[in-house]
Amino acid sequence: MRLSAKSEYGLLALIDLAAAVDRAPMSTRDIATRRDIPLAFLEQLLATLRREGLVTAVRGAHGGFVLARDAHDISALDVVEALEGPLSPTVCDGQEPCGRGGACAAEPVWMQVSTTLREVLGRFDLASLAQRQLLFDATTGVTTPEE
Amino acid sequence: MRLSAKSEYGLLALIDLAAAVDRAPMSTRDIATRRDIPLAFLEQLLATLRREGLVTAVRGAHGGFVLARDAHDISALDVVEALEGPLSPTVCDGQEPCGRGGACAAEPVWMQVSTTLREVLGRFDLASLAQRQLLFDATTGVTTPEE
DNA sequence: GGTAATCCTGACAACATAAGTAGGATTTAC
DNA sequence: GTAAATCCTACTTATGTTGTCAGGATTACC
Repeated sequence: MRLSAKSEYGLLALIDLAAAVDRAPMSTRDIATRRDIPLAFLEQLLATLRREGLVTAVRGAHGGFVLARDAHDISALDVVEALEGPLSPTVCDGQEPCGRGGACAAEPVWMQVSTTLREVLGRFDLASLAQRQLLFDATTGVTTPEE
Repeated sequence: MRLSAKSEYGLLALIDLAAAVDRAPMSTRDIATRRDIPLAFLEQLLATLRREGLVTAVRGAHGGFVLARDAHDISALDVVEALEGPLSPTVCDGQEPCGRGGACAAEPVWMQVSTTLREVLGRFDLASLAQRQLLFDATTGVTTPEE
């Protein structure tokens, strides 16, 4: 039961964007070097996040990415689902017919997992995560995103 | 974010074992045909569940598998972890050092997911799931496991 | 003892996904 | 025009998933 590195990288990247209080576009290279993420890979992730409507791209020199919505209105669930697709733990979790004619005793287990997962991820928003990140960066001497 | 079919099949199989009130060993073939699971694949799953101490095997003719413990004492979490290994949603969920020196703003997200997942799966025990299965089988005319 | 049922083990294969890499095309600030 | 940046597509290497297959070991029953 794993999420892929895409979610991990993507969430870190969006946290950085949320921490950029000056609202200037932040380049992929910036984020990649600061958070130690392979540049070309991160480019792909941000491209899909753009297609999913979570960030907007600013092309050309001094371009980069900006959050498409307020940081309070983007949850970790939004990020994960944008990158991983709909998160169903198994085939049989109530999202689609199970193939067992509804007489599947295991179904409530997977359904509960599914909804709880969504609920937990939905509790975290980028604004509060960014605040936490700024604190960390200040104490560890990392060049903070808003500079 | 998916569990593999192993968990789905394995849980269904153990529910059947838990529903066998007469405590006679149930063959892999029985379960495979009743729940529509590929036989050879299910054999492998039950073999690992045996190695993990969840079931005991009875070899030879009229052999099969029996739950190793009382059905109340085996949770869906036990089954899933036995088949999938420890379930950490990402590298960075507090199980092992994150590589970011503890200054990872995303960590609480993955930690919360991890613990909640375990908590939810731990709530379901085989005894109650088996009871539900018996009800379903009775109404849909499936030959119930205890016959 | 023979036979059939059953578990046990290991190898193999087809397919999908993960985690990148590489290279070029396009846009824009200067 | 040039450099900095996004954008897009394809390729690659490794691993995991979902099985299948062949045979061997063990046991109940006649």
